[in-house]
Amino acid sequence: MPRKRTELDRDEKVEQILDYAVGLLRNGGHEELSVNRIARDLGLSRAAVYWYFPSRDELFTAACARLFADAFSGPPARGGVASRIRWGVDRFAAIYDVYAALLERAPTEQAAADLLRAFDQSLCRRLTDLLAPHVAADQLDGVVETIVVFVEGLLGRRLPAAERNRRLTTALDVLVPEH
Amino acid sequence: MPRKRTELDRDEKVEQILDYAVGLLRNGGHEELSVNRIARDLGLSRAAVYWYFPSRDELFTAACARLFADAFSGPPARGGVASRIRWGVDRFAAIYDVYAALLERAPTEQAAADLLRAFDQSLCRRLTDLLAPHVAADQLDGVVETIVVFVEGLLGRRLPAAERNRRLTTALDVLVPEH
DNA sequence: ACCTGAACACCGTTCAAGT
DNA sequence: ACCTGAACACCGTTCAAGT
Repeated sequence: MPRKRTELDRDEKVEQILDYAVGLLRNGGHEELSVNRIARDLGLSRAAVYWYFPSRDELFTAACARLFADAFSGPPARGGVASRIRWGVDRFAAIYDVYAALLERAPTEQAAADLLRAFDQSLCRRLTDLLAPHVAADQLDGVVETIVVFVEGLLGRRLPAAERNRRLTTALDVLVPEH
Repeated sequence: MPRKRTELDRDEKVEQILDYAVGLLRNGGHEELSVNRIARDLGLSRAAVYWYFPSRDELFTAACARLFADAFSGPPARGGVASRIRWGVDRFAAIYDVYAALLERAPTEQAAADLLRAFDQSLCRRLTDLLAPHVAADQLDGVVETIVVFVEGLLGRRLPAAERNRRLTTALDVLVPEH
């Protein structure tokens, strides 16, 4: 089947570009993800990349989806509520710079907005399950929403992990008094 | 006094460049602040700008200082605690994109970090004065810190003003119960 | 269908040379 | 002291031309 064969080749090439893009994202963030750089390192002409991705922004968004999916994989932390939340925050911190770059693009790029929405919902769901036994039912949604937004603000500061955890603890003491 | 005259001329030129840079920042944010653009529009060669500012980043930080100082000028809002906080958040929202760009540079640029620190302290001081009558003294610092960080997270979402205010209200209900 | 080479319109920064 | 012109090393994107 020659048609199938071609599609497979194409998928492999897309895969190769995407994988390399994720690597660049992990190292140097959004700035380092350059079409020229990918083409050079992969032995293509710059224009060839545009055969597989219509723009740098769409390639960036696709690479973000991969990165985010990987970020929260692995076994979640054990222990109390606070230490489980800290685990999630640490994972989030590792990808925050890329997340912030995506936030910046979301107003003008639908795919970016969709990915962020899905990511946010996934965070809220996990946190809701975690906090349900410790927060009054009529306050649960508000507390979850507030914590997630607070954590994003906290990560924006790019503080050292110790100071970040101090502030997180302070906030959790106020928001979830009996945990 | 020829020496004085020269310094004045220099200050005027610095002023002119800075003013124009702030204008670019107000319109298109960090992306639009380009050395080439400034040189072209002001009738200079690109290299001439570097006689007054050592790099694009330092020019950006200097322009940010101007922008932030202007942002919270004017009479503060009247009314209850919630509506005064909303006023501040709306002002903050107007400069948030620039603020986020500065946050990104703070880890590698001292001047940016200093400006952000001063800005943050000013916000915390104002909010502390506002909340002192409504929050227990031993919780005041924690609540103020949490609200400021929450607001930064909220602005990062770049939501429409109505949705932003909804979420702010939800958070304030949790954080400042009897306001 | 897939890819190249060249072009276009941009960047920030440096530096020898001019006044 | 102040400024220019040219150069360097980058960007993202488009497109006619090749296979």
